[in-house]
Amino acid sequence: MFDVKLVLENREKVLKNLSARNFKETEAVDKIEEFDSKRKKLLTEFEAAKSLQNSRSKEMPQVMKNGTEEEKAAIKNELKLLSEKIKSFTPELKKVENDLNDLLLSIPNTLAEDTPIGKDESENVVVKKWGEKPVFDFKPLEHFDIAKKGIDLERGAKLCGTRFVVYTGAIAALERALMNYMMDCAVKNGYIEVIPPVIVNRETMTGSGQLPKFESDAYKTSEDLFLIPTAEVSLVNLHRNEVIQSSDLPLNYVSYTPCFRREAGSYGKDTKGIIRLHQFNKVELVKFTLPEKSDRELKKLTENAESILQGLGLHYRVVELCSGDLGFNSMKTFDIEVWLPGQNCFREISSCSNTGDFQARRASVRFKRENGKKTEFTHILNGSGLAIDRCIVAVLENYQQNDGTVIVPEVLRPYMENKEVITL
RNA sequence: GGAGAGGUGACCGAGAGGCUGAAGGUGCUCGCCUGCUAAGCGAGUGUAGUGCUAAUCCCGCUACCGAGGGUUCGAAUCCCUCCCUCUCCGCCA
Repeated sequence: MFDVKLVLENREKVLKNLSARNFKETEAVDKIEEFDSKRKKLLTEFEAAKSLQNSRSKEMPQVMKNGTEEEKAAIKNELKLLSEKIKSFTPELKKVENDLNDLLLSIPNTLAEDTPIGKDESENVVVKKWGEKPVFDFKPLEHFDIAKKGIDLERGAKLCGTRFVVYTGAIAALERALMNYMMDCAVKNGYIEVIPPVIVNRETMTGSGQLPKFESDAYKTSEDLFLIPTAEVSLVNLHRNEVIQSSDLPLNYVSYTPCFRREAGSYGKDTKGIIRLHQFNKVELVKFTLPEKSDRELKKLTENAESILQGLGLHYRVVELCSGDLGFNSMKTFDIEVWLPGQNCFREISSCSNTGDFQARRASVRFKRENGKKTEFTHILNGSGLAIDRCIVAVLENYQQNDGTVIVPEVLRPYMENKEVITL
């Protein structure tokens, strides 16, 4: 969320940022200015009237006790009129405040100073490559052909609909192994393990930035509760409306949860296999940091996510998103893309973002320095560590053998009864 | 889900229509005092908005006693709705 002052003081910069993000409704900036000055004007009048009411009200009991009949009637009448005046302000003031708030909630984050400018994903910047493409002496298959039985999309569709899956046997075991491996890595790297609710209320969804703008992307219950699209939502809101001691920062959390996404607007995209599901599992990392440390912590977070792939021996690259491809909440994002031989392309398996104080403002997550008087907003970062289902795709496609079996990466074997190979 | 009791500052806990941003205590901070420590004495100690301002320092004003409405000239105090906590019952993994 934006600070009104920031918008008004850095008008040109904000507009530049918005256009770099392909954010069209730039008139919002003018409206913010308009609503804010209207709000201040109303507020000043309202508070002046309120102040008068308060002081006159204090005199009221004295007058009622000792005053003449005339004085009594006068003060009563005066206060009655004042009260009515004050009440007449309220709806107008509320409306302006709400309108202003809605606008502020609908504008995407600013860009980091060094975020590359670009119009869409074609202008993202590859910043790192790790490992090598595996070489096959046969034509590598896609994951859904490797594990026809274990990845049961037909039954997933039967139970719920398209883009739902049932895992069975070795694939279900692989899923569990990956989850445990990732969680153990995160805990070793100093993240606190959390099991949060996967259904959350409206405030929570607003705090992390899903609402009000992206309501149609989320599954909603009849009680106005939402299924989380990522554990980021739950973790970011862990400290909503809290003031943290600076000595407790950074706070690093990791969570393994199912994630639910309606994927509205992606019909026809990735319809085969388990690349894009309405329900998938993900290990999510979230950090609360001091503002001056968040840049470094984003690097660490990204490295933590990368280390999972390194452990699995999977070839990947790191891409920095350009302004036009950046998510609503983020000021700087590194995507990790893993190599998929079956599809013959890199696919996003993690997205690590620094949201700066954007989410912290929405959720009011603040901290106090050792001897500081003022509270400040923390910086909040998030990253997948990693998307488990896509990791299954990567393991299957990279470790497939000509005989239809798949080699189990060494780091996963302790989690899979020390099996070296799975037969599907 | 049913019955009852509650939700007040960092914490404990008063207040039951105007004198309460909130007694008292604890904690914390800064002074004083004291062989050291403890005790004691004094002062301070929330957040947000807004006005003034070079200022995120002062100072003024406004709001905030779980949340949102209502009654009233005036609400922490009365009424309504919701949320949460505790006790008992029911149900259940």
